[in-house]
Amino acid sequence: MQNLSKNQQIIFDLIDKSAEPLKAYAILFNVQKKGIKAPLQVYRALDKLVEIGKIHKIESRNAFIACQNSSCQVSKATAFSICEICEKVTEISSASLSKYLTNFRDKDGMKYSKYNLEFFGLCKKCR
Amino acid sequence: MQNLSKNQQIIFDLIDKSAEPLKAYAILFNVQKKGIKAPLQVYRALDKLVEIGKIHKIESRNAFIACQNSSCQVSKATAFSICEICEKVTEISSASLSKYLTNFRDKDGMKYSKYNLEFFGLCKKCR
DNA sequence: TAACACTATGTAATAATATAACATTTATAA
DNA sequence: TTATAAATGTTATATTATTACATAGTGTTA
Repeated sequence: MQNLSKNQQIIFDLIDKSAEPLKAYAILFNVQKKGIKAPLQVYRALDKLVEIGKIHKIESRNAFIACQNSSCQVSKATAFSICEICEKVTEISSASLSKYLTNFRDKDGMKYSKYNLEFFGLCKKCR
Repeated sequence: MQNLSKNQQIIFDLIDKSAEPLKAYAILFNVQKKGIKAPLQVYRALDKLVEIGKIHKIESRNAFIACQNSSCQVSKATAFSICEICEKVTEISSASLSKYLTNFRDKDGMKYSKYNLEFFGLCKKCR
């Protein structure tokens, strides 16, 4: 676990306290008052935060959420549930699921070093 | 199973005969000689083709491939393997995997209507 | 300390991906 | 056939992400 740089910390804090996934330009808008002016500054911090596992990208939404599991681990195995109405996203933390997927091999016996799974449905409130 | 419209057919044929996933603007470039001139024409056809399950979107790559399984089904349960070097993408067709994921319920007992899974690793050639 | 490598930052420009809005045409079905 | 839905055409614009280049900070080690 390493310390975050100034921009990384500003952007992580914003994402971490957000109730929903944040998009890059929404982040940019929010941190402009803190001196982060350009998209690239945001994307660079996001890249690093994803790399070290502090945040995850929700690929189907182009948005970022803070890791809700063991917050300092590299993200090699991620699973999320996404409500198609309210867009609430929750990180799924299921030992059996991650075990199943981590050990999954395809027909050729290929084993994977990483996966990302996104489930879609309706959350409790929206059902 | 319904017939495809003109634009849908042109774009599906292109994707179907492609060895790798195609991006929207690569598709646009390729079909301009057939009279499809604007991005929106491409995106509309792509949306429809995804909706009816003829193609899938690889979310982490913003690219589209033809369905390699039962080609006329709605895509509610998709899984892909992606080589991080050559970017080869293969649709995974595993009954046990799809059964496991289709029946997966989270801690709240929530069941999902759809999922998308992307595995990352190195393909045979690149290993 | 100086020299080096590495990481992070700042800035401008631009590329790549995707949608809004509006008008028209074609296909389908009652 | 007339109404309805689906698809098309076109322009403009919004959103997401990267290239290129210059500078500054951080940590190591000789």
